[in-house]
Amino acid sequence: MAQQVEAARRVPLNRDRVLRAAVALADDTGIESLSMRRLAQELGVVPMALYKHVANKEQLLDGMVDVVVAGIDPPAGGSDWRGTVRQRILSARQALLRHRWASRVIESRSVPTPAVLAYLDSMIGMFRDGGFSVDLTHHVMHAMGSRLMGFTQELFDDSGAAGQAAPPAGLAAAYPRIAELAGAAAHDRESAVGRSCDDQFEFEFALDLLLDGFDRLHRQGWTSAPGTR
Amino acid sequence: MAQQVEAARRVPLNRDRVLRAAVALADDTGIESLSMRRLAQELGVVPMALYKHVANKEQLLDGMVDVVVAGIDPPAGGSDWRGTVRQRILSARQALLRHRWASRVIESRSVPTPAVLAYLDSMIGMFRDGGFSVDLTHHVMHAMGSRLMGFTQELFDDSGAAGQAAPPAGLAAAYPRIAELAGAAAHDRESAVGRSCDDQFEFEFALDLLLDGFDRLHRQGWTSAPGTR
DNA sequence: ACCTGAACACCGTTCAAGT
DNA sequence: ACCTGAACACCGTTCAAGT
Repeated sequence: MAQQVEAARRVPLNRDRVLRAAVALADDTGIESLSMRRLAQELGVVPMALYKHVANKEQLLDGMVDVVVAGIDPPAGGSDWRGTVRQRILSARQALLRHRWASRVIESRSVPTPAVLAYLDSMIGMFRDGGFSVDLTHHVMHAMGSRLMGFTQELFDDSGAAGQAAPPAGLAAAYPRIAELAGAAAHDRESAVGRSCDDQFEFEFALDLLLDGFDRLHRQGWTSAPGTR
Repeated sequence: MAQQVEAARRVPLNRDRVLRAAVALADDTGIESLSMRRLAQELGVVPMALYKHVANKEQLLDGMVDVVVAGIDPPAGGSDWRGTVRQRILSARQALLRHRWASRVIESRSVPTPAVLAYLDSMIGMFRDGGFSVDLTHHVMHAMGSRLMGFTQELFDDSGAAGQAAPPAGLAAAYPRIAELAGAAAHDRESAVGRSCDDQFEFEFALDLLLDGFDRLHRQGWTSAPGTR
């Protein structure tokens, strides 16, 4: 480790090394403790040296987003739109899971980065190549980016110690419906240690539900019928 | 305004006034410029005075989330699950739109606040009362909280000056599919000034697609079939 | 010309000294 | 007992002084 730092000090700094170090630091210690000063220290460099390679912290975050998005697998040139889209989305999910801070940072950016635009562009292409109209593709893209509730995500992921499934008694009394769900979810899981929901399953459940909907609308020749809006 | 501050100074501080002022400040100046010190100043109070009412900034943010969630309309005791859910989700969307920082703050919280839990609990209740199994309800809740792509949201919302629709020429060349979509979206809009997408329409499009899917699964008596996973 | 230490204008929070 | 100023350990970034 100290050896690594030594080696790092010899290599001249460049934008790429700065970004990779920032991503690694955010992965290890959380995005909220990523500071220009700590990052510089990690690189064995004076804080001001970073400003040679990124204009400011905002641009550093933009660059970090691009590093993450670059980690998404390229589109597999499959035949059917559905399989291609599905595989790409699942790959993007993997990339975002590797960097838990990423989705929040992406959301905080005011303008999308080039890598994000390229990703969206290629995703649009998959639907268009599958015969989707511009109109339907447009709404489909919005649907995939929207979240109907601002929460839920990791609700039952009690990431505490060796997880026994039972929720605290107080909680069960105050929120009986949640307790019922959490209890059931914990029950029908064989290896109910640690986390009680299979997040991958939940994600694919939502994904397939939407893809089903897209497919149906596409086959019906759906239009948003501009006149009526 | 100065008058308001004067009046505020007379009234003794309490948790509720602190939270409301914090929400207003975040609404006005953005969440990233909300600091304990600025908030104290806004309230005509020394920074340390705030710590009588919130343990720290994290707890302040929790409290702010609860204020926002409290602004969601109570469930309308309608007959059908679909209408009730739909209306509640749309009301929640309105609450989150009134406070643009809210969804990001909610996402950053490590444990959900009581108000969020109560909201989720009541939402679960709507599906259960509509005859949904615990199993299906569980997955439905996850589906409503998930986002398939980490972005898209306000992509084409060029919040620049009096919006002419044409995207920058460079962008069109680099991301032709995006340009195509953006152009089409701008075209079929009568009042194409300012924003080119009707966000409310997009949201309801995604919402109805998912509700359709839920309805279908429910009617089919869908189960997650634990044995096969 | 490049690099960098000190400085500026901020943070959240602790703590001891004042009333 | 309550309140609060000063202080501590941080920030991001500017800028002038050093090489």
